[in-house]
Amino acid sequence: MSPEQLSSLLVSIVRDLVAAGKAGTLEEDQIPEPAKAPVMRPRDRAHGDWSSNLALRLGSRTGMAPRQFGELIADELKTKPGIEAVEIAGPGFINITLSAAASAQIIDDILDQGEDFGRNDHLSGRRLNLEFVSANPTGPIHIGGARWAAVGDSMARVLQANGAAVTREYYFNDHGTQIDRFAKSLVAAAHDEPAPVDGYKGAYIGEIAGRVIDQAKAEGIDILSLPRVDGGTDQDGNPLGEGDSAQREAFRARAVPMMFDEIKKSMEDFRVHFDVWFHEQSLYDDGEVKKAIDRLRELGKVYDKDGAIWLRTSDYGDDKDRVIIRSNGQASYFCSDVAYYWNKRHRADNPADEAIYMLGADHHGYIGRLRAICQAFGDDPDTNMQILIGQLVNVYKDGKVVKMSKRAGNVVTLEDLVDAVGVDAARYSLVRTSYTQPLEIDLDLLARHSNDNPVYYVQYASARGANVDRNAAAAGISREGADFSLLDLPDDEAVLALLAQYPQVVTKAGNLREPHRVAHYLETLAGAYHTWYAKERVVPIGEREQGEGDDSAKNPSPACSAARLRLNDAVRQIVANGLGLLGVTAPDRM
RNA sequence: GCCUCGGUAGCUCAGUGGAUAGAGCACCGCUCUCCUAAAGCGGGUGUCGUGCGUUCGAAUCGCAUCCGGGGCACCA
Repeated sequence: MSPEQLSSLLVSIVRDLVAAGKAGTLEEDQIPEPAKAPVMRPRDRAHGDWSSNLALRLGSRTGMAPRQFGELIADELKTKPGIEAVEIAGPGFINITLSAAASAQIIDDILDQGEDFGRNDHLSGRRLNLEFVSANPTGPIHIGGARWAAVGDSMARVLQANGAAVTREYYFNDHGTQIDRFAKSLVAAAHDEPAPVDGYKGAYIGEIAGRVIDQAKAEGIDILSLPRVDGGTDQDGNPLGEGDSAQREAFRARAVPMMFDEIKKSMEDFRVHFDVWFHEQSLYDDGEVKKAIDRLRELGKVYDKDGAIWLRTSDYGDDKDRVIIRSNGQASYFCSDVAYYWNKRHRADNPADEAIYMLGADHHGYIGRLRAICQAFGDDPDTNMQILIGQLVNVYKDGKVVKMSKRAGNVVTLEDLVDAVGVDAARYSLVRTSYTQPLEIDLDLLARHSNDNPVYYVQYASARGANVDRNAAAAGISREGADFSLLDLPDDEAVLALLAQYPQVVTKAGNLREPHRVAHYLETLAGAYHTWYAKERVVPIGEREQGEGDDSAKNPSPACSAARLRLNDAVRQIVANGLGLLGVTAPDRM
């Protein structure tokens, strides 16, 4: 019996008590839904297998003492199958002990549902647009971006496990001055000139410039001989505006797609799949900006002042109104945000019910503005938008913080991290802590290929489980005739209780948007499994120790071996399901 | 100044109303003729930053306060 089933049972008992007039002044509409009356695993095993605070919460509503009301519930609960004991403890906890067979029922549930076990449908029908990473295409993905890649992808997996339809989206800022600076920096590097003020200085700039030159040369174009003076035409003969030069445009036109490809490859190699690679420039090319501004004008949310167009964000708690179109006629960055939000909500193929933004702490000042955009369009910022702010990654080397800046060129890249520890360990270490917490990464530790990373502890549970399976097969252990009532040792119960909690973990991780909860759960489960493995055997130890007598832990009967083998199967399934939500593999061997 | 996220064991961190606050690392021991020792077992640590409040019950919720990170452009 699972904690969810116990919750339902308790709530139905309370309903019956109310219907029978035995619950004092408690009204039917005061009874919580089963999902809102969770059954907890007590820390202290003396308090039973599961515990409910229902009587404590409802006691005062009945007009009787919580303990007295609890006794009424307990008397009913005791009559149900699979319930071995019920006690009222402390101020009114209902402590429940299940029979071993009822606890072990979870094994069949897990094995029947396989990789679907733990999935639920409480977000079904909900279309979520999850935007993450969205690093500028002006260089490689650095370690901060790597964190959002790992967390965002796991977030998507967790939300899908809760039934949501998730679109994973990457936003390329390919329209504006960052790209201009990038192109200028490439030209400067190509001519061995110092990087421009506000330009990018990393060694990778020279490397990219070299690739651009080579690519052009392969097409018979000597890119360095193109005019560097402003104006003129680009390599396709289109006229250039003031402030642009043919050579810079040529570098931009070749380097930016290179960066797109590089970023896409980094993400795919990191097992992070994006459904949509969205280009900021397309908002302008496809008229989305105009549509959004027209709509806001209809709604009376924009106005003209000082030659610029402003959005009335101060109507919604922003400190002041924000410029959308500058007085020089150019769109502000904020303008793109406005049009992009509108696009996400109203695109023809897959409009989102909710736009989720994963932003770094350095962007948190946008929260007010983004919510204002949402409200200006008449949407509800609490249901149509969610902004998740993650703290930054601090990289340590030689005991000191490495200050990272793409422009200064001292970045630690996603590739560096993956090269050092591999995709599994990299993803796991980035996703196992809450993203609301700054993350400290010690490069010296990673360089040592250390096994300290808990990912190996969890993965080893998977490999160990597979090995038990192989050995059982070799020993001819059958899964038939399993007697789950023989799973009655303390370590059996500990593992079974954890298995039963997996659905709660998935639900909570989804509701709170906190995938790291899955990692911590897995570490706990792996710990219980390793202990179980050390104490109990699936394959009997053999004749040698027969003399020691009736040691069922080391020398199980066939019915017990079969039951333990199925428990082992169930653990492997849950470890695989959980690691799957984190995008980490569950190996058969290590 | 305003906004925002943090403050839990020596270190890195879990724990968003439950019972005696947990894990890993680090440190000291022990356990492979016994399904893989990437493991298990034992050994000890806390003013949950501080104060007040809410209630049967607070690390968790509210208020105040101290400390730290980050942010406050017609830049992106």
